[in-house]
Order: sequence, then structure tokens, then C-alpha cells
Amino acid sequence: MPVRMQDVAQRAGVSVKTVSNVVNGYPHVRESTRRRVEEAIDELGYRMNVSARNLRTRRTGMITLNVPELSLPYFAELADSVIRAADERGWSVLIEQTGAERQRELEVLAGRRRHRGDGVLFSPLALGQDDLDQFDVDFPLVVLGERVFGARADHVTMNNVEAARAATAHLISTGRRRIAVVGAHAGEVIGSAALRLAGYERALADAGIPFDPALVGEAGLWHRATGAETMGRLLDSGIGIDAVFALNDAMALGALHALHERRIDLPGDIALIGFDDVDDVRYSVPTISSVDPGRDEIARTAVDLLVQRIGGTTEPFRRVVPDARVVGRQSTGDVRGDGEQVVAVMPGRVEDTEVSPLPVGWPRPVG
Amino acid sequence: MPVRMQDVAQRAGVSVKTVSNVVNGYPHVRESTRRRVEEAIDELGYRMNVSARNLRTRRTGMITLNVPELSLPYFAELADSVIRAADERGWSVLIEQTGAERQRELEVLAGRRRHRGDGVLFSPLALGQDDLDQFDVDFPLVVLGERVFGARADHVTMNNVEAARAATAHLISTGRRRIAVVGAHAGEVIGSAALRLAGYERALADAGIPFDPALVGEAGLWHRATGAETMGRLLDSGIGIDAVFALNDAMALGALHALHERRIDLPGDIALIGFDDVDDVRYSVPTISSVDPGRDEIARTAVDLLVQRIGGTTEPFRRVVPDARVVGRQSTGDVRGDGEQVVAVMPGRVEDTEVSPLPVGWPRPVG
DNA sequence: CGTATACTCTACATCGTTGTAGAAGTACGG
DNA sequence: CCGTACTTCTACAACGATGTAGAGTATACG
Repeated sequence: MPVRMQDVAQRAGVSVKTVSNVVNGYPHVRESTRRRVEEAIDELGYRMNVSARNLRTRRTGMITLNVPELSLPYFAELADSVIRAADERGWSVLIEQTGAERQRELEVLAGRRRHRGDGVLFSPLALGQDDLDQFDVDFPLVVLGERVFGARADHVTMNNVEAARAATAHLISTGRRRIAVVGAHAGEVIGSAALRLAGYERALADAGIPFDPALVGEAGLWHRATGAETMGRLLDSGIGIDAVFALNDAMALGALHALHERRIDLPGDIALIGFDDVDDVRYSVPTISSVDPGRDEIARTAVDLLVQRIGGTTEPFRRVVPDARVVGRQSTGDVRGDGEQVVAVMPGRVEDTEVSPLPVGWPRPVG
Repeated sequence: MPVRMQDVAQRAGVSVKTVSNVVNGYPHVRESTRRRVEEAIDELGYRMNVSARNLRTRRTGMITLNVPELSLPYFAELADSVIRAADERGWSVLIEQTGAERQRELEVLAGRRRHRGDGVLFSPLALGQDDLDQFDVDFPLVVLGERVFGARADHVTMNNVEAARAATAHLISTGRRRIAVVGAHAGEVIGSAALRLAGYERALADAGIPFDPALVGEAGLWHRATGAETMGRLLDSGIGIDAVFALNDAMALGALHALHERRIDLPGDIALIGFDDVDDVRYSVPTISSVDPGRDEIARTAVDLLVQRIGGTTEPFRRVVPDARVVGRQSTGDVRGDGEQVVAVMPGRVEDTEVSPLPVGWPRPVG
């Protein structure tokens, strides 16, 4: 027996619509009327039935964020930023985890996974460029990350190649020549692993250092555990290494662990840099240099783009790359104490993509 | 121009309700009819309007999780577990961050913060026992943590006192006598800080070690940064310390950082144990012993309780405490390599609380 | 073969809000 | 004092699904 607007209206001696107007802040309501309605609301303890409003307005005020898992610090921090950005704009965030499983990620796009909400922020990890067609969906969608390019959707991504190049260049600038990579994905053409590896190779080329495949360590999932394993394998293989570029921070933390196990001194014997600039790397021992891809800006931009798209904008799809920074810390030397120092900045950019923004009958509620 | 059940019904030559029946898996539908309806659904690309269903059924299939912030590893992992548990049971999770701000936490209970969804999982951090009355809400609520006891709601908490006692006892068992605490909250009577400190004191008493207030370090927010600061203060104060009990893992990681800065050997000079058993402590250098409070079980239990309450159960409110474990790692010695070892188990329990479960007119949709 | 029982499906009201159209009241300029 | 424009409010019809009640068939059973 919930209290309805009807009940409030009766009590206040006005029509239902007037109650609605008061609740929604419609300006043309006499002050005395407004007060009477508000009193009735308080007296009855009325609260809006959101489902009814959602039905009527065809809007839910919610967006869905699909990430692999919140246990990965990068995605936890991303989710934090997204929720903040959404909250500031009056939106709520529903979070679903795909576990980086291909099947679940496909379901996100097929609309099979129940996604309530007016739009979807999607950070795929299992899908790839071959699945491009699947991204042609009939609900507002913003894609995050670098698994797929050219989708008919807004896309917020990182400056991977340039940032990886700058990170590698930073290692080279400290005199390193034998730079191992932790986290490569064999055969990948796009995707974070491939792009960051490409940046690495470019930096080597810039410096005239030959590329040695033996220095490239594979790691499937980018977790702390795989980082530790991969680092261990590289070290135990006996090749000479004087620096490590871990393709994300989780693996950098794992790599650090493996290095420490073998009593290798950082940054004396081996320098280390990661990617993502998660909070952890500021408190590890030693602190780890990393690439700050502009997480807050990624979140804000993604939410803005999605909200605009939900609003029915007809602008062409955008690809947005926030500014990125290489942050030097103890693991690459030259920084006193807990300090950190921005050693490079890669400016971001915004591009319109060529695909037409408006498939037939679009946008429509996600349902 | 969205596709409605009406359109599907027309195409399939059946009534709207039959389409509804097919969609909802109602068993008494002729196979041929079902097929026709499904074909019509595919042909028209029909997707259910969730808002309409929600209105009619007075259920949204969503629960709201209110946590301080996902950037804190414990809450990120908790959210991960909650989403998993909810997903297995067919529920979606809306996440809101309170930032541990009192005002926002009060809004959660006042229903002012728009909480869509059928019920609320709430992990307060700013509210305390004085706010008990606020927890008497008219929507399904499950409280997490130890800020408030005795609320008219189901409550899932940790075995704080016993677990802290066991953690401290573990340090004592390795021969430590001067055990510092990182993260106390002066004047707090309940709350994680007070309870864990009580467990610490009890363990000292058990071993006949006098309690020395100088060993107790305050820290407001339980972040890595505050852990590092507090540890630093304790060390710089010059009092003798041979072990540290950090009241959560984030502070343990910060403390580790401070210890390393001062070139103090773990566990040689000082042993360290944390609380929460987040993933990080398995990859820090050295790995950190911790208390595993049973996060997955907390999440599963909380979701189960909430779903039951949403279902309108009239059972008395429950207080549930999952099993907890003390996990020994390198930071307290005696563990080879990356290994870990359960050194104590505190059995959980389930209690009915005395408060009556059914305020007038309850439960009702959150609205 | 008649009646009871199950199966399959339909018609209609209903969930609680907001958009639309327009009625009544008020203010103001000419 | 009237016409015009604004303000304030109301009545009613949606939004798109599901619950209820019951109508027709098919099947089972004595």
C-alpha cells in the first residue's frame, strides 16, 4: 500500500499533475500551493515511484558500465571516476562484470545481458577487431579501450603508442639498453598489448637500439600474478636485462615482486616502469614510474559523450584521446624520496570518425 | 518508435499476453505458438521495456550497493564479490559512492539519494552508533561493517575482536612484544578501529604483555597514505617497536612503505600484519600477513539476506559473522617463498536479533 | 459417451507517473 | 472596460508491460 501522487494530491486538495509539478520543480506553481503539497508529501512520507516515471518519460537516468572485473585496480579506479562523473551530472551507474569472457562481452552488445539503463559504457577485453560488426548496436554506446577501432560508436581511448614510446624513451634516457617487456600478446595487431609494444619498438628505433625478441615476455591476463611469472621467466632465461617495461601496473607490481625475490636492486640493477598510474604504484617499494593515461578525463569524457548520445545528438561519432603523462618515480631513478616528476606529456586529441551517427530508428531506449 | 509486445503479438497472430508468456517462459504455451512468437520477436528485433515491467511487477531486479569509494581495494573487491553473487541470483547492482561523507550517508538512509532498486546494501563509514535511529527505514536494507549495531535491519559484519586478537596473538607467537598499532580512532567505542584495537588489547592481556598507549598510532582515513604517515610518526618517535598491526591492508601497505624508507628489515627487525586480505598483500615485497574476513561469504550472505527481505520474509533480523582466518606470509616470518599459511581460524556465527522485523506497511518498494 | 480436468489462449483492467490541451484566474496596456 | 498574455491549475490519455478471470479446446476417466 504505497503512497501515490494521488494520495498526496487528495490530501493537499490539488490535482495529481500539480503534485508532479511540485516534485519536478516546475516554476509556475503558486508558493502557497507548493507549500501545501510539500507538507502533504512529508506527512504521508511520499516517495516517487521511479519505475512509473521511467516508463512515462522513456528515460531511466542510469547508465551501465561493463568492465572485466573490479578486482583489477585499474578498473576499480575507472569505475570510481565514472561514478563520480555520472553523479555530478545526475546519473546513476549500474556495473556489470564480464570477467573478460568473450561470451559475456558479446552479450553486452547483443543486448542479451539485461542492460537496464539508457546507455552503455563498455570496456571490452576479450573481443577484438574481428568483432567490429557486433559494435553496430541500436542503443547509445561508448567504447573504452583499444580492442576495437572504427566502431559506429563514440570511442575514448589512450594514447597508447606515443605513451609507450615515451615510457621506453624515459628508460633509455637513464642509460638502459636491454629493456624487457612484460605482458605482450603474440599475434595481436591492435589491442593495448600490441599498441604499447609498437610504441616500445618505435622508441628503440628512435634510439638506434636493435629490437631483441628474446626480451619480450608474453602474459595472457594482465594480473599481478602473470606479471610475476613473466618477469620470473625472463630473469631465469639468463638474458641480460637492465630495464623492464610492464605493459600495465598490475604486472609491474608482480614484476617488482619477482625482482625482489631474486634480490635484484631497483633501480640500480634494473629499472622498471608500468602503465596506468594506479594508486598502488605510489606506495610500492620502491615506488614505480608509470604512464598516467588520464583516467579521470577518460571517465568524464566517456560519460559526457554517452549522455549527449542518449540526448539524441546527431553529431558524428568521436574518438577522444586524453592527455597522457609519464610519471617518474624511484623505480627509474633520479627522483628523491617519495617524489614524482612528470618526465613527458603526450597531448591528447579529438577526432570525428567518418561513420554516420544515426542508424535507422536510433536512438531508442535500451529496454 | 520502439517495438512493443503489441507489435510482436500482431505479427505472430496472438494476444499480447501470449507474447508476455513466451518471453517469461510460462510453460503452458503450445510449441508451435512459442516458435511463431519467437520468430516475430527476432524479425522485429523486439526487446522488453524493462521500465514497464518494473512498474507492473513492482520489482526492478536491482539492488543498490553504497560504499565509501571503489578506489579503496577492500571496497573494490567487495563490490566485485557482491556483483558476482547478485549476478548468480539474477540481480543487477547499482553502485553509489558516499565518499565516507556523513551527509551522503544520511541521505542513503533518508531515501533522499535516489535509490532506485528494490533494496540497499549499505556499508557506512561516517555514521556511528548515535545514528542508530536513522537505520529504521522503510525499505529492505542490509547493513555491512561495524559502525552501527542493533539496527532494525539484517547485518553482516566481521569477527573483528576475535580476528584482531588472533592476528596479534600470531605476532606474539613469533616472539614480538612491542607491537604497534596503525589506524586507531581515539574515543571510538564501536567501529572497526575500536573493535580491532580491543582484540589487540585482549591478546596482549592473554600473553601478560602490558598495554602501552605510546604504541597506538592514530589514523583518520584508512588509506595507504595515512598508514605511511602514521607508521612514520611511530618510528620517528623513537619508541621501541618489533611488530606492527595495521588495522587494514591499505595502511599495512603504507606502513610497509614507511618501513622500507627507513631501511628497516621485515620480518627481521619488525614484523607486520594487516587486515582484509586484499589481493595486494600477496604481491607486495615482502608479502604481508593479514586477516581474511571472508569477503566472498560476506557478499553472498548480504545479497541472500537482502533478496530474502525483498521477498517479504518475516523472519527476525539476522546478524551474520562469517568465518575469518589469519593468513601468515613473509612479513611475519616462518613462511617459505611466496607461500601462505592459515595460522588461525575464527568460526563465524549467525544470530537472530531481537527487534521485530516488520514495521507497519513494510516492505514496500523503494520507489 | 458425458463429465471432469488440464491446457492454451484472450480480453481487460491496472501499475503510477508525465505530456497535452485547455480552462479558469490575474495583470496589464490601451 | 476589453482584449491579450501570462500564470496556475485540472482532466484525461498515454507509457508498455503483467495479473486476473474466464472462454474454448483437448484429453482423461468412469
